[in-house]
Amino acid sequence: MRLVIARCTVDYVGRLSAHLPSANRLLILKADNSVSIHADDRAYKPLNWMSPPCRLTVEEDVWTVVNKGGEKLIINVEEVLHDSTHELGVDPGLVKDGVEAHLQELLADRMEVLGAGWSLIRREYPTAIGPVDILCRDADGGTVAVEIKRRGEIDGVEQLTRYLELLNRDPLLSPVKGVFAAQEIKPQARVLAGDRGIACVTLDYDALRGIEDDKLRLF
Amino acid sequence: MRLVIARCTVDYVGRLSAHLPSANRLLILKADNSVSIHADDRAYKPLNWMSPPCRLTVEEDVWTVVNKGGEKLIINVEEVLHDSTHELGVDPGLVKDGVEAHLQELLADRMEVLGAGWSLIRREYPTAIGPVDILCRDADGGTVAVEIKRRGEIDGVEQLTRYLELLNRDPLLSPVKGVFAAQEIKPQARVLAGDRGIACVTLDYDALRGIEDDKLRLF
DNA sequence: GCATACATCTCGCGT
DNA sequence: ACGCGAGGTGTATGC
Repeated sequence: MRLVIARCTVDYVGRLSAHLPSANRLLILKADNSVSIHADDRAYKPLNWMSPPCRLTVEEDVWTVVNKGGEKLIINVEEVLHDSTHELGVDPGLVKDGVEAHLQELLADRMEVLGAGWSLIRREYPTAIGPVDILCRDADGGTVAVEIKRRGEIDGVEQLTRYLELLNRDPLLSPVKGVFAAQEIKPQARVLAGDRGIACVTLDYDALRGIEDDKLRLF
Repeated sequence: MRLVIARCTVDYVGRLSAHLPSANRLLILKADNSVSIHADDRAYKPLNWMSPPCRLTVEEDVWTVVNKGGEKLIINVEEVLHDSTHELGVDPGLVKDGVEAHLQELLADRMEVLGAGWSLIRREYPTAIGPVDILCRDADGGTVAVEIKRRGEIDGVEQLTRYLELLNRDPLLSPVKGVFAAQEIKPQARVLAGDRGIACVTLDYDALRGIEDDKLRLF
C-alpha cells in the first residue's frame, strides 16, 4: 500500500464525467492496483476511486487508472507532500452478526412469535420470481408468506405483494396471506401493507436471540 | 488527517456486531473525527468505519469512536508501524455531469424525443407520494407521466405504477399513460412495464446533449 | 429533524 | 456473465 499526500487534479470519465479541481488530497494505491482519493472528511466514501480489477500507469506526474469497462481515472499530481509505502499482507477479514439472514433463522426457529400454533413450511420457498423468505401455516392451517427485512420500507411491501400475487395463482396454495416482518417498519410501508391486506410485525432481535440462547442452553 | 499503519484488532457494535482479528491495516483519522480502517485491497469500502458526526477518544492503545446513535467502534492498537499527520484544508469538491437530474433537464427541453407533438406540462410534478419526474401531453393531448432513471430497473417501474394509480384517481387528469425512460432498461423491467401498459424509451445521453448544444449555438 | 430517492453505489449469491 | 437483493449502505435534498 502506497500513501501519497499531494496537490492534484482528478478527472473521471466512465459511468459519468467528474472533475476535481486542484487541492491537497490523500491518494491510496493498494496492492490490487485499486486507487482511491480522499479529502479530509467523510470516513466511508472517497472523492474518487477506481475499483479492482484495474490497471495503473504512471507517466511523469500523470497517473492513469483504467478498467476493463473503459472507465478512466486521470490524476494530475502537481506537488507531492508525502509518499510512503507499506507492506500489510492479506487481511483475515471480518466476522459479522445480526443481518437479515440471521433474523430469518431465528424467526424460522420460533414461528410462535407470529402467533400461537403457527408452524414453518420452509425457509427460502422457491418461486419463479425469487425465494419467499418464509412460508408457514397459521393456527387455522392457512398458508402465510413472510417477508423479512431489517428495515421495513415500501419496496419490501411491493416485493411481498408480487410473491402473494404469484402464490395465489397456485390453487394448491391459495389463499395465501402475507406478513411483513422487520425490526423497524416505516409508516409509509405500514400504510401500503394495510392497503394490501398485509399484516405487519416488528421483530425484537435481542428477544429472538435471547429465546434462541435459552433453547441452546437446554442442550 | 492522520495516517497510521498499525497491527490492530477492531470491534464494531451498533447496527450489527463485527470483529476484525489482529492484522496490519491503515487507519485514517480525518478532520471531522471520522475514522476508517482499510486493508490493502478494495478502493471504495473500508473494512470498518465510523461516519461523522462522531467522537474519538484515545486511552493508551485503545481508540474508541462513538456516534450519537450509540454505535461504537473500538480499535485496539497493538503496534504502530507508521504515523503521520497532514493538513489538507477544505476540498473544493467534485463537479459531476451525466446524472439523472441532467437527463431530466435535457429531456424536458426536448420532449419531441418521446414523440412528435409532445409537450411539457411540468417537471417534478408534485403528488402526495412524491414528485413525478415529468408530466406532459402527447400528440393527442393525452396526459403522460414520465419516470426517468439512469438505469431502468424493476423498482423504477413500481414507482411509476404507484404514480399512475394515484394520478388516474384524479378525474381532471385521467386517463394518464406512463413512459419509463432510461439510458439503459433491464429486461425484467421492460417486461414488467409492458405488463402494466407502460411504454419504455431508452435515452441517448450524448445525442440529447448534442441537441442541447445545437440549441445553445443558435443564441 | 425526518423521509425520500439517488449512487461511478459496492458486494455477494444464484442462475 | 447477468440479475437480484442487501448494506452498519452513505449522501443530498425536500419537507
